[in-house]
Amino acid sequence: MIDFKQYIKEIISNALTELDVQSNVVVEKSSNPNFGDYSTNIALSLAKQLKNNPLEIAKNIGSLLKYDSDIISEHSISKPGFLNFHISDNYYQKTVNKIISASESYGMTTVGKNKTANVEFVSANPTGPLTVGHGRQAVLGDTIANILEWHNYKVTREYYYNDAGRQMRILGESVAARYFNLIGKEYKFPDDGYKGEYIISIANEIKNKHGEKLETNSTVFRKEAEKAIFNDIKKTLNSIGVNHDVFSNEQTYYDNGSIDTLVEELTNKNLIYKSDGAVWFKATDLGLEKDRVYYKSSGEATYRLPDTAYHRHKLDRSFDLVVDIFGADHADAYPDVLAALNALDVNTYPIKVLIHQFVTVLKSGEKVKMSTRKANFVTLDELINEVGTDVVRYFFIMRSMNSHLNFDLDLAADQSEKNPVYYIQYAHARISNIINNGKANNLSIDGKFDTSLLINKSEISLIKSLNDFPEVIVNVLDNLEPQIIANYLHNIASEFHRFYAKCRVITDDIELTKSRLHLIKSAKIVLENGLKILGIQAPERM
RNA sequence: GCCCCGGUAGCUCAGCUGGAUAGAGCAACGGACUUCUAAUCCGUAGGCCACAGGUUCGAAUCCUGUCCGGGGUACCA
Repeated sequence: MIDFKQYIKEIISNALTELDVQSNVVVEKSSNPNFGDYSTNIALSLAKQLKNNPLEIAKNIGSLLKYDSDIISEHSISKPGFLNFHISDNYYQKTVNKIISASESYGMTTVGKNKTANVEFVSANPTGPLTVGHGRQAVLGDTIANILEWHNYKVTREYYYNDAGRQMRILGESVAARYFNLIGKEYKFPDDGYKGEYIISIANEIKNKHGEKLETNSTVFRKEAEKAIFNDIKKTLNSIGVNHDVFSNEQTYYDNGSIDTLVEELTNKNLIYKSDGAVWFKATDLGLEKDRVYYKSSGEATYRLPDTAYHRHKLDRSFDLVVDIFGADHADAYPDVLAALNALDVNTYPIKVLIHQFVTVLKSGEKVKMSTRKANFVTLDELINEVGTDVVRYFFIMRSMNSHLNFDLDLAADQSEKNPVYYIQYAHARISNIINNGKANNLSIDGKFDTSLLINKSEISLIKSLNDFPEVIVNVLDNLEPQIIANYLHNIASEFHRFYAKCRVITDDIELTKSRLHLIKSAKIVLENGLKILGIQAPERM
């Protein structure tokens, strides 16, 4: 099977050579089937250079084109000066064979062969249950990891959390307050403490486990809270198919001295100074807008410092690709991290930072302000219980991460039955059912079949879309925008459903039946492969 | 003030590196089940692609400015 774009580029280049013209040829898929399958604007872009009417130029190039008529059935010229190419149906039909023989590896590449990648995502501090907002990042990160794996990367899914800072201290104090409250002693609940019910249950567990003798300065509160909350987080993630390979925490980098080393080396580079009782990183010297605090006047570090040490270590682990997925609230920090590392001659080239915008949850038409501290958030668990994991995953992946996402809970529950994800899954289930019916009639899909019988418009159209899959997957690797896959699969499902309405698969015409069984089998493969990347089930029945 | 993301159909959003009549789902209206699952299909209606300039043969897409929403902005993460 050849690359049509490449092929067309070549035949045009050959024609241009005959005209003694040099130019970069761009070939793209035609948006409208009336203009063939592929088109090029070459005549338009040459108009100025050749001082000639684009239509004339297109005619000249067209008359010099030499191509294999088995591949390209015809070419045409249209309005402003486009050259259009029609791929022969016959050649397209071979795609069915190609897909079936590649099967579950159809669309895979070896781009990442012998390469390693690290994807850091979720990274919520264990101060409370995961929220709907974390859900977006969890699904996004996991899907991107899947995409990398599809291209043969060896992927590490990593979760990094801050366990040494203020947040965790307040968490400990919140639990302690609830604990002493339970045993009837005085302890002031912190002003900005965590108010969720789960804090009380943790305090209760501590009371059951440790009795009533704990001192106010005990580290048990913080540790038990972290443990309990992390258990829940992992459980939640697992329920939507997200499993991390590595959990890293900032404490490690205090303990092993790498934070001190980092500050020392930056000091040697004259990038550290003291002011107002705080320790500053001189980011302005490295071309950034503002200097940043590393150690607050309280002596506590801000999260930038351990983050930098952590990233240095991550790069030391020599991944070929390091993907960081952050929410928009973290967008400000990574330039400082990169700048500091670059200043120390660390190569930060493997790092790709993906920033996703927030999720606004709407409940009965009202915006729900999310704060773990104030405990007015909607948990990811609640959402999963409401609509199920497939819908959750699809919902979060179908939109571009650059778009602020409005998530209407009532609508999600209402629409769950007519959710687009079911539309795709239904296509798969329908196919499975037909194939099973075929088997029941002794019609297997192992034998020979005649692709040239697939001539209905809906058949050709479906095949063309199936043929795009590898290109889509490569495209997604380049720009790491998973919503493209979701949209593509929706389109495949749509093509299939239309075909289903137009053409009956199992009929008295044995040869046609065999051909169509193969066609739907190839559609099934593409749906399965695509859904697998998205981490969504491909059900046999619905 | 400055920085980042967005502003596309009533609602939620697609629209790949600028391309030829701007798309989907939901909501509305009208059709199609004695036939492989109607969780489907077909059709109708709905848009000054925030606004104003600019670049280009050609702009939702690129540039500039304005307005609106979200996030950040020297010691929260």
